[in-house]
Amino acid sequence: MKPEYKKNSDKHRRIIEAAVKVFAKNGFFNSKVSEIARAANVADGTIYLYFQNKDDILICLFEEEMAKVLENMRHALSGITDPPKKLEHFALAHLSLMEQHHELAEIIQVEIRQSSKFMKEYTNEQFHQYLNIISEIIKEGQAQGVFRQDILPGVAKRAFFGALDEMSRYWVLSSVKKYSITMAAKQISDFFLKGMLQHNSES
Amino acid sequence: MKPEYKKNSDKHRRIIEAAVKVFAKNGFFNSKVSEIARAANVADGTIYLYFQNKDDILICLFEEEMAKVLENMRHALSGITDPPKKLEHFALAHLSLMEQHHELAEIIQVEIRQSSKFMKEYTNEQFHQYLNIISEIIKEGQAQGVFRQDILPGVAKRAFFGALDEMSRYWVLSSVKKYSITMAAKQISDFFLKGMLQHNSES
Amino acid sequence: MKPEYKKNSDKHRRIIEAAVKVFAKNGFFNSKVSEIARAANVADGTIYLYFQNKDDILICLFEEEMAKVLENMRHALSGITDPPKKLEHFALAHLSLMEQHHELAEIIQVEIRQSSKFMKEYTNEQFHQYLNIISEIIKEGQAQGVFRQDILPGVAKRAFFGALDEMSRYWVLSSVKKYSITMAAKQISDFFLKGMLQHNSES
Amino acid sequence: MKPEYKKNSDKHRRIIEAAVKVFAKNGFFNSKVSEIARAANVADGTIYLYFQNKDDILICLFEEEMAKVLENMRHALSGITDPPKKLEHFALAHLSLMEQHHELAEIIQVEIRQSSKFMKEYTNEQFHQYLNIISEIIKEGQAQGVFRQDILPGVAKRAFFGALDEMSRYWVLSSVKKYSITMAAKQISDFFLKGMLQHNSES
DNA sequence: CATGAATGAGCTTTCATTCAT
DNA sequence: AATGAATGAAAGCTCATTCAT
Repeated sequence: MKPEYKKNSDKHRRIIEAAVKVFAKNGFFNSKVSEIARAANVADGTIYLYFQNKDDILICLFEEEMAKVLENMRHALSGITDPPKKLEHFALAHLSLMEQHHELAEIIQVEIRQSSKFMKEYTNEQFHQYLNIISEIIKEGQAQGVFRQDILPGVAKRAFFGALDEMSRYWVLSSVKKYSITMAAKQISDFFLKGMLQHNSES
Repeated sequence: MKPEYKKNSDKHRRIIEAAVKVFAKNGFFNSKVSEIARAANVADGTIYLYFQNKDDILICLFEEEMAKVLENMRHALSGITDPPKKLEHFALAHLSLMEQHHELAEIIQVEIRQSSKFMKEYTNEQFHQYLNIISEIIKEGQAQGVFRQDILPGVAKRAFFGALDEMSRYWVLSSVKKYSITMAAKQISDFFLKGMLQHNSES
Repeated sequence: MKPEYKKNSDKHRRIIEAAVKVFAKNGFFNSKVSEIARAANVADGTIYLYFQNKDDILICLFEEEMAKVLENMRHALSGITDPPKKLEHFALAHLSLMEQHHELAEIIQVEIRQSSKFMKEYTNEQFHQYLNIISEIIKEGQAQGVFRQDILPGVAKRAFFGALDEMSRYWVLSSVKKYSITMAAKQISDFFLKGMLQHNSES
Repeated sequence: MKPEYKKNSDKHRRIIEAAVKVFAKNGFFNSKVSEIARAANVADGTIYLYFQNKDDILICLFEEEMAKVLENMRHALSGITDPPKKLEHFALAHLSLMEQHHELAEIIQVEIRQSSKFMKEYTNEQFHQYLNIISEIIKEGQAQGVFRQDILPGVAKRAFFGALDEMSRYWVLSSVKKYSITMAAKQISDFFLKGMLQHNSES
């Protein structure tokens, strides 16, 4: 069994951070392990003291970064009790995060969903939990009677996440921001809360 | 200049179809040209009579298949005039298509957005037009006064497509279908039309 | 009535002529058979009706062109009886020919001597005869008593040819002609006739 | 930027030496990198730690070996002051070297002048210097009044080198030595010094 | 723990040659 | 005779991974 070394080691951290940059720039398959090593200021062989192989770098990267994203989101929503407000805040927090950490965003957008290795064989627990924050909000709202009972939380969570995700992909890939983060977040949460039909907007 | 041969050649078709299967199974980077050749029942070298290189196979594949998807969608919506109905039909048609052509769906989901080659450098005209079908519906609805005027069609088209896309990714990757296509399509278009709030039409 | 022009000799010649151009431009190994075919305005497959393979094109090219060179040289020397004058004329004729047919010159310079295929296994009869024109002149001169008896014609023919050959290589490769053909020919034949020492012609 | 490693590394040397053998045997284009690797007792990939590509092997080989040849020749002529004697010694030293290092000779004969890569695009500094040893001798002789003033050193250097080169090609390619090195060297330098005319040999 | 030179399997692509038309 | 689409072997080069130091 591999010694596994200390995850909190300086080198481990540096390699992950280097990998985020390198994968975001070139994509997973076009990135060379030696390039990550150089960016992390370690020897090629050192990578293999901390990670099993190249795939493992991506998996660890994803899990560790997603854990942060998850924690970040939970913290961002912690003070809010109203489910619709929560949803609105989720949208804002998600898009803000994707904007701030655009390299990570690009990897999540592009690399993670890329290979059957990572989305089929590899069960994506962190991502699952992230999506479930949304469905929990919806269930909560249904319990409180503010959301319609016929909504399937399992469908809604994906639809809502997908809407945000596609919007941030647009930002990640186009680099020109036609719409502000706050406006986009407001629009998207509005779609899901009030819909787009005219009479819905009457107050 | 490469002779380009006849695009309607039997071989061109066979190679594209083989590539759809092979790319869907292994992903672009894990697919070998020789594997596509074998699947297409042609020699390795024959591939290069019809395509410039491996990348070119993916680009052609995407353009040709997207053209079909686009045409298919336009045809599916041709009889419908009511914008909300159109949106509902778009959802259904999109999810149905993704289900029927799950290999193509997987490639669109996973490969196309994967590489800088295909989403950054390569301007994705067909995909753009596909998204614009949605924004056109919304603009039409706004003109008719059925959709709220404050909706940004450029945001809404992405949000709506993203919602559908994430849903179909779930199907593509999980293979277990918890929800029916029709139900999911209905739910998603409902979110966007009526929102999720309980008493939307009430003030 | 059929045109009845010699089809095969026409094509054969066109292919040889095309090959001269193509080999001179790219070198033998960097030349593609299809490029020769295109230059000769025939189909790829047609080449193989007239030549066994790519090597055979070079061999035939060399033999046919060398036959012409040989004939040309014999004709150029036909009117001259004085061996020293013959040598001088050989130099001039050789360099003139190389200048006029620089593509052929380049092939002789560069390709022919290039592969063991062509200079080891392949006995180069035409080239041999060409060299022997020189040794015959020398023997003739020795018989007439104008050339020193201690000269080995077998060494002298190579030395003389090599001197001319290196000079024409310089022209073939540099394209800037610092010295005129006639001056170079005069100098080189002078070296071999009178030597370079100061008072050679004094007795 | 490639690390370039230490040129004095054992491997660099071994690869060059292996390449000399392999290129001499098969010619550059018919030699496989893997064959060189095998001959050098290194892995295929190791070649690319020391050389950029196959072409680079030939270029480095030529530069390093020519540097040695150059040094060798300068050393051989160092003790001699009389220009005619120098020329005679040049001939002897050149032919001796070509005989001793016949594999290198074969490459210089055959490969170097073969490709536009090496004689057109690639300026051949070492070779130039080698030729200029000859022209320097001639200029020296002219300054001392022992060589005729009308001799163009730029023509003479090529003529003299060409004469020697053609002679050594004969040896390299034929493997049967009809004439001894010393006799050939003496003959060739005699041609250039005293010429071939009868009265020239009178002293 | 760290290194980085060495490895070699494996890939894309080319192109001389063939053969059905 | 002529064609040129198809073939498939072959080779240069890359790069994840290892292991002696």
